Amino acid sequence: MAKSKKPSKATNFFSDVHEVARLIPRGRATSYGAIAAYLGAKMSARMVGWAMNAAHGDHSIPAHRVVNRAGLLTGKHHFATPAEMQRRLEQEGISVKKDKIQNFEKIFWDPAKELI
DNA sequence: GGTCTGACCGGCG
DNA sequence: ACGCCGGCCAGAC
Repeated sequence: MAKSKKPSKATNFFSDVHEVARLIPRGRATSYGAIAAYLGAKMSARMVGWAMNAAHGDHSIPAHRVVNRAGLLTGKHHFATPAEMQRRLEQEGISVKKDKIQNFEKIFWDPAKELI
């Protein structure tokens, strides 16, 4: 029961988001809402994106594999270069057209389904 | 210590 | 069919 509360200020939410994002397999992509729902806060999808902001500097977190539900690279502007996000996705075999992932539902990776 | 914003989502007119 | 608005949680000033 008493799980040792993390002395750290970092909330589990951020850590969780970072961890899930890191579990995203190569060549796949997921949405902020999917991660939020997996964490039990589908209504707080905004925070997921915000958590990604904290992921900056941590190259272990493939934030480029996280897009909005429409498959649009909404957060590409937050990368070192807006083209880097698309380039990374294409490098993994994901087709991106006009900042939008093609066959998004096909490569969609749902943590709640893939992860138990 | 209070206020605002933020890489979203879903519903309504 | 399209556009607008509110809601949610947490961090930063």
